[in-house]
Amino acid sequence: MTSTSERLLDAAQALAQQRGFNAFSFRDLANRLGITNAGIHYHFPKKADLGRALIARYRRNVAEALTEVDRTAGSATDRLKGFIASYADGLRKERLCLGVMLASETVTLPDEVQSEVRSFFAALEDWLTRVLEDGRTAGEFHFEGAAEDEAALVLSTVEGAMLSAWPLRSVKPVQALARFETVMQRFLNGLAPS
Amino acid sequence: MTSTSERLLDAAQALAQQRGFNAFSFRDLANRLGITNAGIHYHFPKKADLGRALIARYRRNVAEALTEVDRTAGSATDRLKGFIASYADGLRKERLCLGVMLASETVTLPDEVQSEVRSFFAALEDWLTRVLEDGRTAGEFHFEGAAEDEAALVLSTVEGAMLSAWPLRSVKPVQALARFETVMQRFLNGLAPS
DNA sequence: ATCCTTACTTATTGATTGGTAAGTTTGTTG
DNA sequence: CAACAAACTTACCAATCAATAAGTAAGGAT
Repeated sequence: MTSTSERLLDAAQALAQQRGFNAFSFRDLANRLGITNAGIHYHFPKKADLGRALIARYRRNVAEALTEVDRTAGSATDRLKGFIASYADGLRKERLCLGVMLASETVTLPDEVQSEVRSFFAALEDWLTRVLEDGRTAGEFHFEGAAEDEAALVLSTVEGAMLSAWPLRSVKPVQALARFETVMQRFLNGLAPS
Repeated sequence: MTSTSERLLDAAQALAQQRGFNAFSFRDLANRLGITNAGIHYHFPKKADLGRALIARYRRNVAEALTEVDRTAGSATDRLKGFIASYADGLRKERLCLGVMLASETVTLPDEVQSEVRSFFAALEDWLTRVLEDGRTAGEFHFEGAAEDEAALVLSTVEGAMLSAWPLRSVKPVQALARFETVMQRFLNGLAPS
């Protein structure tokens, strides 16, 4: 049903989120699809092309998911919790956020991929800024200063919480998830005291 | 003066913090020292040995630096700021925290290195827990619940702040540092309102 | 029937990887 | 002076990497 390109991107995303973009080969990818590594080059001539397509699609998918959160969530608090829940989901699937992974690999990535990564984070921050502003005017959130700055803090915290749970995941998956959720709950308490 | 082993670890650490542990080769390392790649194997038979020595020494150095912070800082707030400042220093030197880098590479790392990474983070959290407890009893910090949980939040935030500034660093170094400091300042405001 | 495009495979390339074996230089010790 | 270990070098190795060239099977269009 789904095209080979799409299935390649699915497999590449899984590998990139688990091992990193530089840590999987065309062979790894080809084996998962049951084709030869040369076949990949037909769809993505260079690995940089694959990387660019990968993060571009990821950005679109995340944007879609956040729009869906906007549609279904009743409050700014729910929207923010929906955002955080998607990270927890990744952890459950043994997948690091692709943005986090590529951010750490930044130095070794092709320029075109690097700039896509930056755009991805910028998009997340824009969305978070809107949520935080909405939440503040609604009296749900309490913070001082620009919502942009608070959005940067939210993003930093959720990324950091995921990353610091990541090494724990391989040995104690349940504990890693619990840790992530404890940290985020604590953060939310500061933003929206009950 | 300094032994070759030590200089190897210095160079390896710089490479690992900039590019990642899997993204530098024995050749890269050898070239920086002006020796051949085979010469490295004399000091560190396998790359895993190098990795283990690398993070073990890093952990010792960080522990020493934190003891020095304890010695010189006047208050818990100063100690915490000293901790955060060391991350900002890394950013200035174009170096990601080694723990953060290795955390993201966890899946592809030898087991022995993985467990060292976990111990490193555990040590940081222990130190942070003490600082937070001291600060709370001194009336400097305000938070509810266990200090361990708050320490996990602090660590997550500072790691995440560094990581999210990292992709920005290659294109706008000054802005990356400013972003990091804004995020951490905002975090400190929540912990120790003035 | 022929041509062309799509979607691959087979086979191979040159570069790079971590790692090894064997030799060489240098300084120390008996 | 002889023996020896420390600290390398030279010269490899097999494996793996992304990438390329050339061929091929299948299907649609003319």
